[in-house]
Amino acid sequence: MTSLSEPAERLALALADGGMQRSTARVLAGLLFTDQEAMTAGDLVDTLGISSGSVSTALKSLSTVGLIERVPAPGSRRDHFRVREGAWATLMSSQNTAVAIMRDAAEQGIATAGANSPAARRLVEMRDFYDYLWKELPAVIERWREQRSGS
Amino acid sequence: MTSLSEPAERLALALADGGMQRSTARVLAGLLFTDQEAMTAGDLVDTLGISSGSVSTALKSLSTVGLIERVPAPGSRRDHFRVREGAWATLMSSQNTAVAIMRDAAEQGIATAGANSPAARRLVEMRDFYDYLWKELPAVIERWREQRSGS
DNA sequence: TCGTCTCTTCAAAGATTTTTGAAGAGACGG
DNA sequence: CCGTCTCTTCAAAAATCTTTGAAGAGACGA
Repeated sequence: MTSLSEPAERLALALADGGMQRSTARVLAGLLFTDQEAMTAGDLVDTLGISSGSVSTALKSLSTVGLIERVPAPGSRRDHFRVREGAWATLMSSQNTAVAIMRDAAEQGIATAGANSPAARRLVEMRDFYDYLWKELPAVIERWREQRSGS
Repeated sequence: MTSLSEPAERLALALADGGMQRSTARVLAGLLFTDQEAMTAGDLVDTLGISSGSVSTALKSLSTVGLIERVPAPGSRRDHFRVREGAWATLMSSQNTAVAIMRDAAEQGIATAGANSPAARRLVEMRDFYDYLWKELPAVIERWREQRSGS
């Protein structure tokens, strides 16, 4: 049983702070920092020292959000996984949902608050900000993708 | 004891999903959606139905990160609080710290990984992405501030 | 200075989330 | 089809995080 490097554990902590489950974050960090091309669930159990159940749950959730992918492994019964290209842009994009929720909450508050009330003033500022982000963030990521493929 | 509106509670949930403590999120939502100019700790206890201890902790942490401010209230012993102008931009900016942590974790991983190893390739992509965000996000917020003051 | 009102702190209780481990489903080669 | 190996699921246990409530510190007016 090997174990995760210091920077890998630190990354996992940061991801967990951002709301990702701890085991899920450690699995992602494990897949990122390994020197193998891909890892199996068993590899991860050994590396991380967690149960196979946790690894299974983590792999499923990372696959669902598109951060990792199952990789063909001819001649092996076990599934091999690796971090997908562009995973970080994907992770960032998923934040857009949060932005939309904020904007919509503000929008609905405005509908309820009396015009010119203090609440309305605050909520309009909030709505405008998140509406701005809602338009800008995808553009930021798009520029990244262009820059990356262009160079 | 009044209670928080539906959109306010939804907003609190969204903030909690993003990592903010639940009571803290509800306090912020309360301050945002109230029709008063400012609220006291007692107001919040009544509105939210939580203990004074929780309110105190929440107010302190929101003040620390710059989302709310204490407001002068002549003739009252109680402290009055309100959401600060530009709070949302502040909240967004604090995400920059998370971006830096990600970039640095990648950087350190690169230093450890063998050149041309699979790990190094993945980590360089990650480092470049977060380095890009590290530069771009402050610019996005700056453009918002300009646009807002300019109109 | 005293009395009162408000705010803060923190240990214990409570709630929630996460992990485990074992049972069983699934898949594949023989 | 059978046996084996792997993966998934889920209830119970463990760990963690949050809230409470009460004690006490602080501040202010009289």
